[in-house]
Amino acid sequence: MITFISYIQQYVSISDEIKKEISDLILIENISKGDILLEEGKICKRIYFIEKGTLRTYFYQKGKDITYWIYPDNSMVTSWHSYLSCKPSSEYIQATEDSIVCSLTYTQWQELYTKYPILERFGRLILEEVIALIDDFYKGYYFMSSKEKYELLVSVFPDITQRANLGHIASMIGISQETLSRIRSN
Amino acid sequence: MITFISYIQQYVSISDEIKKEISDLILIENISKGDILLEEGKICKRIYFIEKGTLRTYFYQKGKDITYWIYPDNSMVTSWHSYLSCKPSSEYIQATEDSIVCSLTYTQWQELYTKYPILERFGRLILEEVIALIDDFYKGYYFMSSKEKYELLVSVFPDITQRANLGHIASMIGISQETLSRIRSN
DNA sequence: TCAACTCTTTGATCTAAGTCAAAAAATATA
DNA sequence: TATATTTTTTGACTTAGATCAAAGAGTTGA
Repeated sequence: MITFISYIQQYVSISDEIKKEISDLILIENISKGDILLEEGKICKRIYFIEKGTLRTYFYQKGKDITYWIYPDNSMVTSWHSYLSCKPSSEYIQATEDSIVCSLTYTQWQELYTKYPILERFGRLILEEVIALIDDFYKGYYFMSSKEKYELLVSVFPDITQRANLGHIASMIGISQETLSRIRSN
Repeated sequence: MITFISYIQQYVSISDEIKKEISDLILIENISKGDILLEEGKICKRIYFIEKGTLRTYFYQKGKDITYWIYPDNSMVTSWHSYLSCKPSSEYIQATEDSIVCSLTYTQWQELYTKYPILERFGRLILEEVIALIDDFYKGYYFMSSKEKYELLVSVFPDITQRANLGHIASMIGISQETLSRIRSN
């Protein structure tokens, strides 16, 4: 299990003073499978680091539960639009396994960025990584068959099948669960 | 027309020293409609700010020209995955109108970030904006009809129809140009 | 260990949107 | 102004994948 402090150190090297300050501010939560960290309509004030477990973001569209993305341990999760704009979220964040998550608020981060420019660099690097991943993943996505989309997902996220159920995976790549079931049994 | 310096100042306030340094480093190019700024297979070393005109990113998939996104003036463009990882790009960047673009290289930005933390903040803010936009735009995209996708695009990019042709717009939202033509004439 | 759920598979049918092809309109070129 | 080239529209046909429905597996908990 990687702690949030050591995760930061994979990107930038930070002083003991910074480590202490982050440790003092950080909120560590043990949550159970099914627990909701963020509800639709609420402002997402926090960005979460998953030390253990899995989270998913999802929303309701035309009455259906649609998984937006699934996040394994050792990754950061928030409702980006809500977190960055301080507007109500249109999505939920839920634990899909018993999990341990660490978080800081948007406000705390702004203060840390100003006080320690090295953390601003960490922030930039994390965002760069997210964008590079999105940019790469979705290239040509529209014109792939359902099978190609599924194979792409499995290639970037090999243990997805152990961590999420059929319905979640299907909606995450934009296909019906019946189609995904047929792809698997091909 | 907004210059790149004044664009930066919309996000952070910068000293005359920084302005001078950026002005000295910046490459300003006048390019014609159809000109290619980046080719597939080349490493994208620059990030472009469009002072005037329009650029599009595109790639070939199964022999077809697919527009990834279209960028109007006053926005920043790069092939994110290639630029950030220094790996060959899988896409092209092309001017779709006569344009004026300013750019700095990845290496120049790294030096500027280290020398002036305020620019690192600018970098972070730009990336946050990109992510918030992507996050908001694509929510529920998979389960929209072609008409809904087109209406969403027009709502965030009202003058798209004046700046790009039918085929570019259709592939940008993942539909065939015949379908888009039918939507318009509904 | 047997109900009561929940999740996954399978089959039959339907439909939105893709493909192919050709005409029409718009734009550029000479 | 006629001609070539590109872009858009329209029509006929096809198809991948959605939807609906029901059966089968797998889990959970009293």
